Amino acid sequence: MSTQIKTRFAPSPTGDLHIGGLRTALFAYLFAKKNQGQFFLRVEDTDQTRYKEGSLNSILEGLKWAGLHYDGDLVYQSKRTAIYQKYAAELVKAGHAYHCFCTADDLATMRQEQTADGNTVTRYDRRCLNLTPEEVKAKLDAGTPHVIRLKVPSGETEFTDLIRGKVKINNADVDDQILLKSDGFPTYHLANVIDDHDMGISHVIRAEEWLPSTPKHIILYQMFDWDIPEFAHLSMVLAPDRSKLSKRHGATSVLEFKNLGYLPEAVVNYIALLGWNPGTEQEVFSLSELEKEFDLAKVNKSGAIFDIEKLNWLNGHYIRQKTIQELAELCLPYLQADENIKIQEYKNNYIELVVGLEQERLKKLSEIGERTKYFFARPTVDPQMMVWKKSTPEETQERLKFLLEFLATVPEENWTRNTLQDIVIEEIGRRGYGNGDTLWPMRVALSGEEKSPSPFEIAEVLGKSETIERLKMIIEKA
RNA sequence: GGUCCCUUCGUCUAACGGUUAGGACAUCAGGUUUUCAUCCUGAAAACAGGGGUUCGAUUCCCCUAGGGACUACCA
Repeated sequence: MSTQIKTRFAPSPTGDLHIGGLRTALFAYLFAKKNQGQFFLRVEDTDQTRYKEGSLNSILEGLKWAGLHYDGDLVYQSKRTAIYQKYAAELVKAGHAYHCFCTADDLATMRQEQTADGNTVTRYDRRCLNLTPEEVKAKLDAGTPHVIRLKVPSGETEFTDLIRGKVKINNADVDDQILLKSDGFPTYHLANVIDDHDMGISHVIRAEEWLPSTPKHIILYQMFDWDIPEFAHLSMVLAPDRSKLSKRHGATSVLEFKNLGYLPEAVVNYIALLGWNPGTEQEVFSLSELEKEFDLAKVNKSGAIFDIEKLNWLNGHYIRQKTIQELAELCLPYLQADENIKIQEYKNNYIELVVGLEQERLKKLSEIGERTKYFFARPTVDPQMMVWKKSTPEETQERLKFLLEFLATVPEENWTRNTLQDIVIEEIGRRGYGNGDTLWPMRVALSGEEKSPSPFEIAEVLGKSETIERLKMIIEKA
């Protein structure tokens, strides 16, 4: 019998979709796709107090942006409370769980007493397990606030994690976990097991933080007499100092990366490589290639540091793969957002030419405005900067005058980067000038920048009249 | 503190007991070039430490050290 592979991503709506969360989702998604399975999305919103407005939207948008489409309908745990309560009652009836009437204060003093003698292990002492059925009934009838706790059996729990191998935990180290809170909502542990079972999840792929509580889940599966899914616990994504990746290390939210001008291809490719190794020397993978190549067995056990440099490299790579039209479209929002650029005054065709000049330089789309501003407004040019390192101000003036005169004679039909380059360099040679002492000033005069595309590329995009005009202004000013 | 997990260049990683320990990013040096970038070539850079097992350990076992997760009526 072969069962279909089903995985899920189960975030709680308590904040933006984090880069680590996206990686968890990606691996669950890839594993499903690789095995012709299904990938589901479930919202773990059982804690109303931690709900954060907008976070669900961030999660959905982030996944969509990355191209991780989920199958079926979105499952909300908050809409399934009655189901959890039913199952919890079943467990109580079967003697696998029990009512606990301890208050937060009770638990606090209990823990205090437990640690008073230097012992540092706190565990629920099962005092409510000693209540007689009559006492329990009386308290329930009186409406005493209560929770339902898992009665962890003795023995040990062993399972084989698909990434880490055999993990064995002594049940004595497992606390009698609260399954149903006094507000009637389930805790993660109960809801998670019930939902994974109901959804037919075959492989639970989740973050490392769940590894220690997996025995609780396995115990629950056993108590319900349900098939136990496979587990795979992913290591964490770390900051450069090996601490938990957080705000102070820069962008962490997926949509933040989007806004910074990272392409989804690059982010997906990069985080796939964080912990997973393809087994070949290939580094660049599209999502569909990943869907074919992904292998859980080749996921690393140790935490991986998030290295923005390699992401930048991949992002630059993917930017260079785009057609000019695609890139211009991607850059447009950044140009529109730039208050110094009145982008609506320019034609698409011009924007494409401008963007095209930066294609091989761009690491992030967000750099486009700063890099191309001189195409949208005449630059202020530092006369010092115009002087080539092996040249002089006088020579520079002379070269600029030459360029002005010479370029004015170039017919419009020859005004292309290649032709301009050919004829200008030829003329430079004929006159015994140097390329550097002529072309450097030309480039700086047109761009105002120390670094930029070549003067011929700039001249072509600017057009003949604007090029001539800029040169003229520079010369007159000197 | 307890339980569990982890440990190869700065970073991500390869190596199914025998390799000059490989690749990529970053770094550095060259080449191309008017600058930057792209591209090409090259260099430097790692088996956490200690015990075993073995003819032989990066690889298997144990210990130590270091890092991490968990230890909530949060997920």
